[in-house]
Amino acid sequence: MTDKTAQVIPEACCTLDISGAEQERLVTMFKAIGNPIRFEIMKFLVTHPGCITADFVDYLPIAQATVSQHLKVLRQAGWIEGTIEGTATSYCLHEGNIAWFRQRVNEIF
Amino acid sequence: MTDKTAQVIPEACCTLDISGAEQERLVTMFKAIGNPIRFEIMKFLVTHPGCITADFVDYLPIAQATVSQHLKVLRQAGWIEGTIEGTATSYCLHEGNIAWFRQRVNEIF
DNA sequence: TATAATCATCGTAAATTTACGATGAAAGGA
DNA sequence: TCCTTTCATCGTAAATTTACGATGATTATA
Repeated sequence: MTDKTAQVIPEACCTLDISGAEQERLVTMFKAIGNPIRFEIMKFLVTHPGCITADFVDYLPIAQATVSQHLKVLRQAGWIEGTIEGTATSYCLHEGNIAWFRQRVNEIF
Repeated sequence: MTDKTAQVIPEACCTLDISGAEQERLVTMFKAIGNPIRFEIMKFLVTHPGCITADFVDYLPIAQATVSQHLKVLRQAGWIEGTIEGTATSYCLHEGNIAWFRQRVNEIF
């Protein structure tokens, strides 16, 4: 009689070198960019480096408070960096983190 | 007197070749994988190709109904494919879509 | 045919995300 | 100094996501 409780999971064909805090960081980046508005912000920033919050507000169909909230999510996920310039905040891509992200995606998939 | 309403958005430094349905598809893929459980499912599938729903249920700390729901999200986003085999459903990565995803990420960022 | 195994879907509760107006802080200009 | 611009944060309402048990469909097995 075969033991029905003995699971036979297909054996691992390889290992995957990501876990813990690094994995969390990657998932956070995926989640942050997995929103239509935030993806649009990233697109705009790629083509308009150095623009300020007000530029996004003019460009996007949502309120200033909401834009600010989305920028915060992208900042905390490590996609972008903000620099205070007078009363404005100028944004640019966080090239280091983005390079890391690209590298991880290419490694894993 | 300068016109305060004339916005001076930093000029576009380049163009970005993604929009419309293709962009939606990409954002959907980002969103799907931007969840800790679903990322874990993808990791497990990379190292255990061809495993079935029950394998994920054994591996993950969540109920079968929830696993099934997450698998559906990944399927609809195009990350994975399911094949019915008897009473089981065997899953594997959707290599074509993943290759497309990787290519787009490398192009855009 | 009856029973067991596997899985998707339904309905729903709880948690999280998204969006907004209001507010106040900080810096520049009149 | 007073006013304006710019922006982040707070509180909150609405929408969406996540998780679960229950159920039923399908296939294999005794």
